[in-house]
Parts: sequence; C-alpha cells; structure tokens
Amino acid sequence: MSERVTIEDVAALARVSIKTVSRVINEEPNVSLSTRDKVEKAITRLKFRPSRAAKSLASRKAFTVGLLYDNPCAHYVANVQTGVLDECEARGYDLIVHPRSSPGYELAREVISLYQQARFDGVILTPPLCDNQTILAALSDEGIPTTLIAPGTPVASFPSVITDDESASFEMTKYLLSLGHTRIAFVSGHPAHIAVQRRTSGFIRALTESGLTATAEMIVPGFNSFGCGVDAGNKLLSLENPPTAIFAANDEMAAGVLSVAHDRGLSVPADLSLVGFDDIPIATQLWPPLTTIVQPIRQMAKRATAMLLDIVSGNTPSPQNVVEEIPSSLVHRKSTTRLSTVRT
Amino acid sequence: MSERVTIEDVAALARVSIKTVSRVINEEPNVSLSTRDKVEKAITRLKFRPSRAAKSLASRKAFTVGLLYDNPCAHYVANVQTGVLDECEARGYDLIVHPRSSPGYELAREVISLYQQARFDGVILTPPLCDNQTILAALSDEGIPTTLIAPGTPVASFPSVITDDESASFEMTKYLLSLGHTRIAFVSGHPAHIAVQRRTSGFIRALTESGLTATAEMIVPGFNSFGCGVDAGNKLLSLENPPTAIFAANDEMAAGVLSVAHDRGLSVPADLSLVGFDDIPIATQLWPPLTTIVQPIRQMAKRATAMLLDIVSGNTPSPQNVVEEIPSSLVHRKSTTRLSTVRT
DNA sequence: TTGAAAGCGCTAACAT
DNA sequence: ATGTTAGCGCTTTCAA
Repeated sequence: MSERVTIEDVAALARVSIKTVSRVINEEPNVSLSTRDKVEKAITRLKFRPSRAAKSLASRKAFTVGLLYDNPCAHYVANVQTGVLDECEARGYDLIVHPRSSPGYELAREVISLYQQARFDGVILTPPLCDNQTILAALSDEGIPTTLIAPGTPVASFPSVITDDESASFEMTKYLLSLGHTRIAFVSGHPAHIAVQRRTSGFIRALTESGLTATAEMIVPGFNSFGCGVDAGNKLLSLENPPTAIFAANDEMAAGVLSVAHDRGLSVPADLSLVGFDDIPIATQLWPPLTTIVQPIRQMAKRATAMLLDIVSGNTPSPQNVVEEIPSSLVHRKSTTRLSTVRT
Repeated sequence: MSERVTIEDVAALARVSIKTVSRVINEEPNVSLSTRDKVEKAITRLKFRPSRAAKSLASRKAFTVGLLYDNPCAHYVANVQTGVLDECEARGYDLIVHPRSSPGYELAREVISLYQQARFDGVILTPPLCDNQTILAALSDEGIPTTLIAPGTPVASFPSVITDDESASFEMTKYLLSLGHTRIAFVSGHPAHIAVQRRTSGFIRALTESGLTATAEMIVPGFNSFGCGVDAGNKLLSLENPPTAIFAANDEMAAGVLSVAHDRGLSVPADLSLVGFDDIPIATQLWPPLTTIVQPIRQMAKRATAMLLDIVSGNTPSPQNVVEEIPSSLVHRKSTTRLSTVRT
C-alpha cells in the first residue's frame, strides 16, 4: 500500500504553506483564485484526502453524530437512518448507530462514555428513548448536544421535530365522516407512545365537532401489534351493532383487523371501511391496500439532524426549545368507500 | 463543560509516565500489578476516557468498520446491522453505515474516498453489492480489507460467510414429501440474487432423489416480491391439476400465495400446504403462521465482522479465501400438514 | 518493568 | 492574501 498523502505533500507541490492548503480544503475565504487553483490541481494530482483523525484531533470535533433508538420496527428505524444520513453526508459527517434495549441508566452511562471519548459530537433520540427521563436528564447534565425526533412531550430542553398526529387523525376521521359513516370505531395505540395517543384525541375531536359522541364500546385499546388488531377486530365485529368503519391507530393493527374481516367473510371496503396510520410497507401489500396517513419520518430525521449539526458546528444562535412540526399526509387507497345505503 | 482529562493528567496523578498509562489502557504486558493498580485508580478517579481521535491519529487506525448495502428489505438490514454491532461493540470498534443505490463505479469512488480519509479500516458487503464485480475489483485494487456476507459466488479473493441455501431447500422439500405431497410447486426467487437461486437447486434435487421430476409448469419464476407471489399463486392454483403444496423461495412471495388462497376460499393448510424461506416478521403475523427456514443473518454478520476485525487488527495469519458456512434451520408452524387422502 | 522523545496530520492563533 | 508556530492527545521507538 502506498504511503499516505499529507497536507505537506500538497503544500510542497503547490509551493504554498500548509495553512493555505487547509484554507482551500475547508473552503475558507481569503485565498486568491490563482492560489486556490494551484492547490486544487495539486490535490487532484496527488489524490489527497485529509485525514479525519487529524482533523478531529486538531479541531476537537468528531464530525460524527450518534443515533440512539430502541424500536422494534425495522422499517421505522431504516427510515430514520436514511433521513439522518441524508443530512450527514451533505455536511461531511459520519453516523454511528446505537440500538439499545438496556435500562435507562445503563444506556446513559454508555452514551456519556462514548461522548467523552469524543466518538460523536451530539446525539439524536427517537421514540421511545426521547421520552425517557433518565436519559434526557443525563444528557442534559453532561451538556451533550441533543435533538429529539417525535418526542411525546416536547417540553424538554432540547430542540425537537414532531409531526401533526392529532390533526392528521382529525382529518382522517373527517374523511370517514364525509363518506357517510357515523358508526366509526377506533383502535387506539400503545399507551407508552405518547405521540400515538394524540391520534385518539384527534379522532374524538372530529366526532365531537360533527355532533357525534365517541362511545366507549367504539374505542378499543390496542398496543400497536398485529395481534392486538386481531383482538380488536373480533371485539368490534361481534358487536350487536358493529361499526361500518374502523380507524386503527397504526397500520399493523389495521392489518390485524383486516385479517379478521376476511375470516368473517366481510368485504373491505364494501362491508367495512378500514384505515390505518403510518404507511408501513404492508399497507400497500395487503388486499385491499390501506388508506392511511404517511408519516414524514425521513424528513423529520433530516431536520433533527440539521438542527443538531447547526448546534455542534456553532452555526446557529442556539435555538433552545425549538419545536418544528412537519406535516403528514393522507393517502387514499382501496380500503375505504362511501357508506352504501343498502345495509347488510 | 469541564476540560478534557488527558493521559497526562492520569500519569501525573499516578506518578508514572504517560507510556505506562498507555500500557494499562491498552492491556499491554509488562506492567507490575501495583503500578497497574495505581493507574487504574487514577483513571477511575479522573473519569479518564482516551480520545478516539488521538488514538486513531497516532496508531493510524480508524477503529471503525463500514457496512455497505443496497437492499430494500429493512428487516434484513436491521439484522445485519445488529450482528455487525454485536462484534464491533465487543471489540471497541465503531460502525458506519453506507446504504447506496448509486451505480457501481460511483459507490466504489465514494468508498475509496472514505477509506483514504481513514474513516474506516475495512468494509463489509451484503447482497447484492457483494456480487457486484465493479465494486469488488475496486476494493481489491485499493487493498481495502473486505469481507462478504452471503455472496452468490464466493470465488472472490475476500473471506466470506454464507449459509446453506441449497441444502436447507432440499430439507424443506424432503419434509413436504414426507408429508405425502407429490404435487409440489416452487416459486423461484430473483435471478440476480444468486444465493436465492440455489434454493431452486435444492428443491429440484430433493424431487429427483425421490424419483419425481420437477415439471416446468410446477416451477414458476418470481422476483421476490409480494406481488410476484400473488401472480404465481394465481397461475398455480388455476392449473387443471393444481399442486397440494407450494414452496416459495421467500416469505414475501409465500404471503402473496397465501392471499390468493384465501381469495379462492382454499384453506391453508387443509387444502394447500405452503412454505416460505427467510422467516421475516410477517411469517408469524400471517394466518396461518408460515412454516419456513430461519436465516442466521445476525450470526453471519457477526462472523463476517469478526473476520474483518481479525484482518485489520493483524490478529490473524491472513485467512485469504476463507468461506465459512452457518447453518439455517427449519421452523415448523401452522401452514403445512399431511396430505389428506380425501381430495377435493 | 518503566520512561523520554519524537511524531501522527491536521487546525488555531497569531503574525506578516 | 499568505505563512509561522504551537499544539490536539495519543502511540511508537528506543533507551534505561
């Protein structure tokens, strides 16, 4: 293997000082066009790549962000990673991922240790970690730059980016109402995921605003899993006066409801309109494909990363308690239809 | 924020030289027990964490591995990442992920650039990248330490870890045969995924060995997606003399076949036994849950990482063309049953 | 078994 | 607009 090409080699070839080369590679001002040109030619000729380790040591920055998560949903995680990487690559940062299911204090210790080793400049937290008080407190105490993706309660002292769960849920319910449905059931999500809880509020608000009331038998608790959807579906469709539309707080539960409908010989959407939330891959693979709400996960992750990089690179007048909201969107697919006047 | 604690602070407190501290933190030999003890106490008291950047610069190693992939399946990627991290964390390495869908030469350029910046010491490739000749050649030319996970043709000059696709498929077919099925159809996988192609061979071999022949109409091509499974299912179940068992080269296609069976009012497994391959999450969420083959993805990734770290840390007498095989396993669930003598 | 000195390849702070 | 001089916090090499 060839020896490493250093900034000195470039300086020698271009007949300038290493500081000038440094200016060029960091796009600093105050370099004449001709000098810049000479240096760039030398860089190209020698195939010079500045050493990340040397840069880090000298500038006391890792140029790396950490992504912390403890989420079983591969699809969600993949989207978040993609969004974070979008921003990292654009700004020359690296990403270190840290999936963790250890207790809060353990995780906190690990993260602090990594930070002290200067292995990253700051971290991004996703649900449910971004609602974990132990970790949040430790990060705050240690002064570790942090941003949050979709925290349940964005009261923390960290910038966060959220989406409009409540109003999206409201819109979806309105849509079902506009189709003529009045007996609409809701399968609520995991109580620990605060953001998911807001979906229930949106549902209730829409009903109330239309002069309807959300009865207890039409709101059944779920815990986000397919199996919960199955249970909820069985409960709801066994009702004396069953719903004509079901709104599940996530697609996985909607899929569970759908399989129950199939089993019972009910046709979706002819006999039952069904909608979910999230737009996970199976939403389009099921038959019929699910009308649902697309979460802007990737964009949220990208923004959260941008906010973090602004902080760690000192680009910004420290935004403090900034909370940015990125809207989700409703996709119409085949699982919903106007309530037919002829009832079974 | 407090000032950084350095190796000098520790040396001063322990009244030894920095070299001795270095010996202790790197677990080098030739340190007396009492000295080691003194140093360790000082480290604890000061909460000293060696700077990764300084260590990298001085030792000319990044202590980081890169993971390259271009795979749409989030579940697969998540498993690979977990396996890689298992090994990385145990050995103090970091992981940088690099998902890419750019053309081969572009990717190659990017990877070489990152390597030259010393942002990682070596890379791990997963399908389909590990079968991409352009990238493989570039990596080899540049002398970048590399290991491969599940390459289609492990002829390359890189250590690889594979699984037993052919024999697992053989066993699965034998199992179906043992249940009394003789009209068994196969939905083959994506032609570009060579490993997946081997599953077809195993199927054919089992049939042949049992004195049966694999007829053309019973082997239908697929491309790994749910939709392909639907198409294949429709084709197969429309046959004048349809199969009593269907073996899909992956679970996603099996799910497609299952939805067709449901639509046609066929009961699985009473009317049709159905099996898949991979054991992705929906395999257990479908009804009935799928009998399938569990791929040891996480372990494969862990081994591939261990091999890479052995190379980059010089722990090993350069294993060259090592190919390790990790066995998969068959899980019996509810989608298969003995062929009933009473036929429909 | 221990230590002193010389870098690793950059950036920072200050000249000029 | 450009250069000089010190480090950054470790490991390496060589001595003792």
